[in-house]
Amino acid sequence: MKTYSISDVAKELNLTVYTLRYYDKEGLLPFVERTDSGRRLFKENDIEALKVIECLKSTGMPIKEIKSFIDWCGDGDATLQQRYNMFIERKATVEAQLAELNKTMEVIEHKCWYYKTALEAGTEDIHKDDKIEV
Amino acid sequence: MKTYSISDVAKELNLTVYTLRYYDKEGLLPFVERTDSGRRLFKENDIEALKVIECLKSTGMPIKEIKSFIDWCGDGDATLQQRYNMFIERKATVEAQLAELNKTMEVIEHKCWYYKTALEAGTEDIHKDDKIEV
DNA sequence: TTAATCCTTAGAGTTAACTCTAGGTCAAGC
DNA sequence: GCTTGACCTAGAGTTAACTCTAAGGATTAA
Repeated sequence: MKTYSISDVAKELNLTVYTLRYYDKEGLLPFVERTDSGRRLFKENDIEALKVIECLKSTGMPIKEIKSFIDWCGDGDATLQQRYNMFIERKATVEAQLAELNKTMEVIEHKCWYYKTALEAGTEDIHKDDKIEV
Repeated sequence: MKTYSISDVAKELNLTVYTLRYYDKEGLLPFVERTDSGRRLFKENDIEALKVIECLKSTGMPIKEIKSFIDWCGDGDATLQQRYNMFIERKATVEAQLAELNKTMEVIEHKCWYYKTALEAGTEDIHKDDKIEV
């Protein structure tokens, strides 16, 4: 079975070796094995797990909570319900983030228009009577 | 013209008074006036400006960069191009964030399905041959 | 008029997530 | 066999964005 060094994995996932060691220190990578001399040996599956960790991180989940999930994974079928609940919760979080980001996009697009027209007019004064300005 | 105290504004925008004073200290609120005794006096327009600041913050823009924008606003029409460029850049950033968040959502939804079916089966083993697991 | 409540500043403390350094071990290439 | 570079740990340092404390002045309500 193919294995990867810590710097291989760092390159593959666009992380630093520091970050990977930090994750390990925080208990996110209990499944990563070691060589006899103590070097980390990543397997394909470990990289997939790290992708899930990165996915959870991108939802804004703090590392301590991700650790709970990783711990549950090690506990087997008894924790299936917790893990399911966690992903349902994450789904709601991401839905809220998408809604918020879409609202943000609307404001940004309004501002693009605001400055485009101001630029064409040579002055911001053309928006003097608008509702929103800065 | 109606004015607001710092705690009025904090309530309205779901921020703390600490945060508002911190923004002021960082130079984000040069337009906020003071009473004779030195208390901050927010106007309707200042609250609108703070909403734009919150919008920029929600795109991940650091406070120092938001300060540049606020400074440009104080410099008048000479900086219209910079401000326009900034919002075009922000738009691209948010588009990328939306794309990433949608990808994240796909993974989360897959995991919801993964654990829903595992839960129904009583064991994770039914996914033994899947491509992605943790 | 006096107590409670709000405001002020300066500056210290907190937190998360890295990021790096020091000092050492190990492995691969010449 | 020796050098170079990758790896290891422990622990210190960094950064952004707050968050709070202390000490004191102003405003409001009874």
